[in-house]
Amino acid sequence: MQNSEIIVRFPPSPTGLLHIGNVRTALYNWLFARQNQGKFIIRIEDTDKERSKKEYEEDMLSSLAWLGLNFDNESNILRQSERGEIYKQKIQELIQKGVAYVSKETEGENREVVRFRNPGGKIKFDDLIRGPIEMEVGDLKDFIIARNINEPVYHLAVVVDDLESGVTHVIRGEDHLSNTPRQILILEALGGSRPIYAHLPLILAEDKSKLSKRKHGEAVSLKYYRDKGYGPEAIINFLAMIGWNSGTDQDIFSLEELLKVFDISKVQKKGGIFDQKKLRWTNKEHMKLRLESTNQKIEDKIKEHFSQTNIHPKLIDLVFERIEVISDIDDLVQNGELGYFFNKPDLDGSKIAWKNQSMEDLKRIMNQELRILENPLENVEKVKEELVNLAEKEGKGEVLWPLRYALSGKEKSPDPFTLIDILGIKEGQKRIQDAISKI
RNA sequence: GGCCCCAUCGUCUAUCGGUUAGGACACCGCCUUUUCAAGGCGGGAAGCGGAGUUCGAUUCUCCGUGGGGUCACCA
Repeated sequence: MQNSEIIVRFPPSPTGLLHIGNVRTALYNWLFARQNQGKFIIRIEDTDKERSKKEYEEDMLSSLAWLGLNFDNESNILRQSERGEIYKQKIQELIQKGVAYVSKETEGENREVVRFRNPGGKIKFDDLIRGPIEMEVGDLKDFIIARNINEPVYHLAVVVDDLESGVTHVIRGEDHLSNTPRQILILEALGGSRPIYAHLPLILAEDKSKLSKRKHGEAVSLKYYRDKGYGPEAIINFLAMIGWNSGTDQDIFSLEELLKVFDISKVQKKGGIFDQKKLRWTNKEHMKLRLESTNQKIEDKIKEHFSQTNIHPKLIDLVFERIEVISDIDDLVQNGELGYFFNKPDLDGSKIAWKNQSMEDLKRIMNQELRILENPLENVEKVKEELVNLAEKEGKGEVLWPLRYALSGKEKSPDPFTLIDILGIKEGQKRIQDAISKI
């Protein structure tokens, strides 16, 4: 065995926010590199001057950091826009060798592009995931490798960079499969030897087509999920499981665990649909694993909506139970499912009574409840005990529904004891009195 | 349309020729419960079709069908 270091790369193009599919590509590359004590390098493919933007590059870099996918060329991030001289040299080299030529374009503007002389025939290569692949190269014609002598096109730049970085494994999306033959052609013309290719199945939208911003909107960028409060561990876990599995029944993995069990040869060939529900579930599972930080996030989120200095821990527990993603709290607030903890609810007098409960009965019971709350001990446990006693005597629905409604003003809410606990006995009294006045 | 890739529950998947085809998400039901949520228990749900190979095919081969990707001076 030769002692050659494994080098993989992640080459995003900063023409948009980091795509969720590219996150998985980065993850698989990262896992593969780390498993083999190899290098994971990043390269910014910004040869398209019009569409490339610095802010997107920053999004790429900060996203990788957020995900915990560290790369090894921190101090030496390749930007294709800064490598014009090298490409120019290589273009000239190819022209000198006679494998490429300057071509005067007759259509449109009178410009000179550089074309690669197509040798025809077939290109064969072994894909780590797909096995042997054979493609006819002739119908590519003499494809363009540079817009002009100074401006390379994607294929040329990729090959030159991969060669220079000593990339040993090209792990990328299946959409690049058909690019491979021409890249091999350029590569070999430049005297380089082929890396090992691994083409990952695509991540699909629900309509089974490639996830694209144009077609599927904002929900294709990592930022969208990050902004909603999904955790990096959950996103990584979920993405890892599209197109790969450990062969066991385990569904929840940390990055460290993935590092142990990931196996690129077990990656599927079939594209996988991005199932948001499964992502939500995965996120909740990871929230459970990191209770402390989750609780902190819940608290912060509640404070965004309600300017409170103290949030009762039981309220945090209760919210935790009801959400799978932090942004679900926004929906809870939107639906008025939290507001009554901070503001007196508007009671509808007709909704206080339980089923066929008579008004007299209701009034009598609520007055008893009020008396219990007025218990001089003001001990929540004691209050609960007496309310339970009352409920057993008078009927659970008859006692607990009006109480709960009085406290929350909602037909659906947590149980009244939890409510009293969070609201406090004093506030409970006020709300019961309020309810009685509306009967 | 050319070239290429792919094909097990709705979704992600296990199965390395012999299984009651397993798990998870989702869904449905029941229990618990004043309601909601959570939780517990349970249920329905799959090998695209046709030829082969074989004692035996979900599994191997071929054809068909279906889906997808790609055909830029974008990456």
